[in-house]
Amino acid sequence: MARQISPALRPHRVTAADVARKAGVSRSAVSRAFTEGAYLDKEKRAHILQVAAELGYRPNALAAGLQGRGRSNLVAIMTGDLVNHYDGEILARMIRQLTAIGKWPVVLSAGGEMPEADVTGVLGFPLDAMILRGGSVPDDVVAHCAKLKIPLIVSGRILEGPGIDSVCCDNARGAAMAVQALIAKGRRRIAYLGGQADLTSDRERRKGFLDAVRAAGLEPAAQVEGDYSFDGGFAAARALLISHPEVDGLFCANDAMALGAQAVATGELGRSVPENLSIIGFDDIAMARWPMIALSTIRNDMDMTVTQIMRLLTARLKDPEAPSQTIRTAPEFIARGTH
Amino acid sequence: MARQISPALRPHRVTAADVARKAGVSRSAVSRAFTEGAYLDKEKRAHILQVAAELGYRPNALAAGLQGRGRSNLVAIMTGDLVNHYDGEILARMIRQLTAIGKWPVVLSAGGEMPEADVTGVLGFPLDAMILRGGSVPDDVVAHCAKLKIPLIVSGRILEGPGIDSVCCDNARGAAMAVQALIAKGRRRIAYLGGQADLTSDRERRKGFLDAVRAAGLEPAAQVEGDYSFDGGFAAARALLISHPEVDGLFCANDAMALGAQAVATGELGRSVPENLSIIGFDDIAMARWPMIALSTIRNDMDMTVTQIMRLLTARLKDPEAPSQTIRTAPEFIARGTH
DNA sequence: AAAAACTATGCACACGTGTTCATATAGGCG
DNA sequence: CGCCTATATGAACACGTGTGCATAGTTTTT
Repeated sequence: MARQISPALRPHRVTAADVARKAGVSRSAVSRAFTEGAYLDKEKRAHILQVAAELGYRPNALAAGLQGRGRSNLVAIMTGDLVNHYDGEILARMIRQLTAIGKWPVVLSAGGEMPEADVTGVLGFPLDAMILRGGSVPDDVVAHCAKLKIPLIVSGRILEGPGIDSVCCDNARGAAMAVQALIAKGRRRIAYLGGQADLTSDRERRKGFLDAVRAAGLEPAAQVEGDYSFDGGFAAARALLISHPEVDGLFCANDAMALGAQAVATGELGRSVPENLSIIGFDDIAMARWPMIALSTIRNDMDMTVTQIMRLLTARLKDPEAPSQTIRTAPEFIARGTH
Repeated sequence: MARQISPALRPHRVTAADVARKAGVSRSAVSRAFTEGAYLDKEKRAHILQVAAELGYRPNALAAGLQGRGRSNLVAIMTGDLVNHYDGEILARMIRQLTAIGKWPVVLSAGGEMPEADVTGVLGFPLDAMILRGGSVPDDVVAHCAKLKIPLIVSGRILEGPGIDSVCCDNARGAAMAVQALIAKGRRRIAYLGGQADLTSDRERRKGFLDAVRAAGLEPAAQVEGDYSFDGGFAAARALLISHPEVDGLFCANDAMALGAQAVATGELGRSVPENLSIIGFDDIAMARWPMIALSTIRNDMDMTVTQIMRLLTARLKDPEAPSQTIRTAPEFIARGTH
């Protein structure tokens, strides 16, 4: 009559006590059997592990994360829209690297219509860290992380603050590389097709573009704001090339927009690339090297970026009080067929 | 002298007891303040919530999930390679839907070289459910879920068993639609470019292809096995079109391979699409409708699929003992420019 | 007015683990 | 033998929460 509360509904996940009972040992011994380097008789450990396997037992990660050194092994990743291929490809790499070191990624998408209250709810978990990938970072998330002392790794922009580390491409230099490549091809009427103007990445790439153009003794032929998507690039490039038909070189702030620009230019507008118009993108997504696409672009190295993110993450976990670090990764010009 | 164990290292996340102390109430009251519909004086609740906000308190989800009705609000998603755009786009939708109902997605990638031990480790968490998206499903994961009574939602293939629900496109019918569209265009030498032959999706699409071809009184001109990737489709189509140059219609088991096939056919092999060769894909990824691509394909409706996954998930959580369900979603032929 | 129903609140327990503490046993060395 | 150290092991505690239970106060019904 002790525990009558619906024993059927509660599946009763196998617990360490169950294993201890069946193996004829104390519960402590079971816990030690799963703890590397704990004092425990060799044969006893083997026996316990075998019984555990039979029963299908594994330590409850919730209970384990609740106490001890406060390590839940959960890492939240807030990423942009995955239809943006760059974010998707980099996310895949992060997931792989995180699971490899025993961390479990809780993935949230910041893009689209997502009420802020929902997304901060993940902070109910005592996260080991949070990774902000991509442009728009909700301010309240940053504030909450600071208050809860949750380490923050930011990629795609630079963020200042204690316990915050950043890794970001040298956007200005990448943009300058693109401008120089266009000029080397004889282009003189060069335009900029940007992303959302409130994003750091767009601001830096725009500034790098302008500085490089003027350093060459030219003036930018035009500037337009897009939204980093194929459709947005399509529409913005259409408007730009109609109002400024003299443009002969187009630097796009990411590859998706570059592809949209190429589509509308070679299609509806009857331009030919690269004879008539040079296009250079940014990021070097997997698609850019497909033969039918062959997009000239600035590589924003994904492997390098993820490697640096992981390096910053492990360092931060080892010493939460260490000073903040900011890493700038080097861009690289990839010459293909559109410039 | 009571708790001298490095108070600096332990950040001491704000706890309900802290809030209770500062607000001058019992700890139970704090817990009730965050519990909808619990008996608690209205003003008292408001006061507690304000103090909690000042201190930056939020209930620890680990402790909450540990007891009570065993709901951790964690849902694991095992997905294929995200470079496969279909998986990426559907993942984005699932993340959005899950967070909307208060579930947190732990995302794992089954593709690539991932030691199995690592990936089953997520079962250490008492997951509310696990979603298997895409083809290859590690057998041991299924076995562990069954033993731990973790509900399983499978998409992209059908899986039988108690507590397992499936949602999958009617692959055979989709393949038949493609064949009929090719025949309607006058194609008679039709070939199949498949995915990995051990995947259910490939087997069903292949069978649907063969049945439809033979129902039309024809014989398949060729069959090749690819790997559902652009590069794989590129290589396989190259070999196929060289050894069988008479092929005039090509049905590809997914869009990525169709694009690879189109690239090699119109490029290196000098074929023209669709004049000389018709190509039809499967899935209808976002890229397929880009003007420069305009891929004719069989739509494997993503919104419908995710809607059904969520429906099955919520139903299963409501009644874990309910009989298994299997949903077949309807394919749809999308006529564009490659057939 | 009595009974019944509802609201409010604190105490204590349970969730399942890792780990400290105390104690016991075995082994090496003078 | 006596001492010290290394190994082995169980009891007890702490992690932070939700909730059942008991009690007390308040309103509604009979």
